[in-house]
Amino acid sequence: MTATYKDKKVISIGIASELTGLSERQIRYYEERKLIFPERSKGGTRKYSFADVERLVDIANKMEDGMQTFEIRKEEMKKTDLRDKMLRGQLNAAFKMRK
Amino acid sequence: MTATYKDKKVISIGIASELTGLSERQIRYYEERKLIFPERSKGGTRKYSFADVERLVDIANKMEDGMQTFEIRKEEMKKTDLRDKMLRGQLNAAFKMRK
DNA sequence: CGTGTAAGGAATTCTGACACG
DNA sequence: CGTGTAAGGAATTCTGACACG
Repeated sequence: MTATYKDKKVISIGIASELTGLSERQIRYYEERKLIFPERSKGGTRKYSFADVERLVDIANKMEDGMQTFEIRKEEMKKTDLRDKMLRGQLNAAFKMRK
Repeated sequence: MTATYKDKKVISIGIASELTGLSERQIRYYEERKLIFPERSKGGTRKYSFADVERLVDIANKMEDGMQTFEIRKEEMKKTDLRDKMLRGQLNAAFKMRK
């Protein structure tokens, strides 16, 4: 829950490339396809977190399995969607109890 | 014990500067005075870990307290020295038991 | 679709030095 | 001693485009 080192966006694309084994081109492309969301410095350079790096490795594995970028994105949307529904359910239940 | 994100040298000096509030000049100077030991990329750019960043904050505090760089280094040497002695003691005890 | 690459430019970092105190 | 700064150069990163398939 507490944002630790894992979520701090401090890694440049060159380092991210080294850590993941992906080319910078690939990493930028996955961003273009909305799979990864680095922050930017004032100057415009990308900054990733360790969580992002893990996500990139995950993406790389799925790509190797022949999955396409839009499928990976859909998979992510499904998860977010599920979380939303569950949260809404929780809120709803809490509401009813209040009455 | 297990090297986690905290010890990976992945942070450039600009980011380290932002995280610590120290100037790049100060950070490089503390390295010159053997207080901090970043890694280098092939091209020669410095790379710090989160542990390094914490260490820098620690150094900054001590500097604010009026401590000088050589005092901070000595303090560090004392700790290392103590650890060495304790380790040697442990080994020695183990040796005796073996006999 | 996913990725490599050459191109030109901008942001980032490096070192050694001078300055102040 | 500790830090700021201007200087010149090198490493890093950025974008948009062409290529291949």
